[in-house]
Amino acid sequence: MRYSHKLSDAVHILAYVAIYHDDDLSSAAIAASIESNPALVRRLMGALRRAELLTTQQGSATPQLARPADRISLLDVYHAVEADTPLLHVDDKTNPACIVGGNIQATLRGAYAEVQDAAERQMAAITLASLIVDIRQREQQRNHA
Amino acid sequence: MRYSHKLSDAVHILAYVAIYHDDDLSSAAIAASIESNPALVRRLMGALRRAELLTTQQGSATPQLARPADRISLLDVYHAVEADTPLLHVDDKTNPACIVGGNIQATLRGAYAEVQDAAERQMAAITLASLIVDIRQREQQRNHA
DNA sequence: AATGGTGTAACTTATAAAGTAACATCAAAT
DNA sequence: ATTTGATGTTACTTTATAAGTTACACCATT
Repeated sequence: MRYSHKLSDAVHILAYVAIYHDDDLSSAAIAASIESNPALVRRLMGALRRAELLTTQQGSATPQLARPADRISLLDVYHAVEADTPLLHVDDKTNPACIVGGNIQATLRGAYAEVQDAAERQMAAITLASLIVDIRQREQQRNHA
Repeated sequence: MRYSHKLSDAVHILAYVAIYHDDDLSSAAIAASIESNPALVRRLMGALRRAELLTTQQGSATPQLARPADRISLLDVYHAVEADTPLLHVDDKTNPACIVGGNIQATLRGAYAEVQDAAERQMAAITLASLIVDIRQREQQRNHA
């Protein structure tokens, strides 16, 4: 498969909405910033809306963050767009007639769950607000140079 | 793409070598346990050998762990087989002529590095030895029922 | 030398992500 | 009320990566 950019693009959308709240927030405008296409943006916005991170309105391009950026975590966004795709994947096609093949799936599910939990705890500690601060700081530095 | 099972299959190989050390350790035998094919097993064993986790010999099927299982971590295996594939992927095709598109790549690289570090710390805390203990315990329970 | 496995490369297939197109639906403007 | 323009969603196509397959030189043991 290709590497998924759903999380990156979803964060991009939220940051774009937060920063450009007074400008054109159409899916086409956001797609131009992502260098992607409007349908992808609308699909991701749909997932963000269902996760209650973003409010949108059909017909008019006026999406808004559903709550302040300091109360939206990277984990919230991850759950919104990658809920059913864990970071590590168990091979579920092993031979049950073998000590290893018959048990390693459950063993790895446990181990991977610990890794996933650690990653998600870190994601929970990163807010959209902090990401936006970082984006703005980098923009300052770009304009300085 | 398809979901990568490299890490799972590499752990499978190491556990198989550790548990079945007196039996047939040919790539074909291990492939049968993974329900995969010998070439995949040999490719993964090559990566494990290059990472100095496994010793193999051409011509004879006698691979061995390069060091005790309690000194091989899940992180070691991850680095061996997925070194160049981080858990989260930045979209590197965003529009630089935009505050968000021009800076979000660097911002997300930083955030994702923190997530990766948290995940890797947890992987480092999980040893092959503990996974093998878990596999054996589950086998006991299977035989009990 | 013969046998049988490894190590590795080239090619094919499968599958998930992203791109594309189409269109009903809704909101705003006139 | 009708027109306009964007959304929400689906279906289909394209692309990229993992896994499967094949082939064969190489090595070790017999």
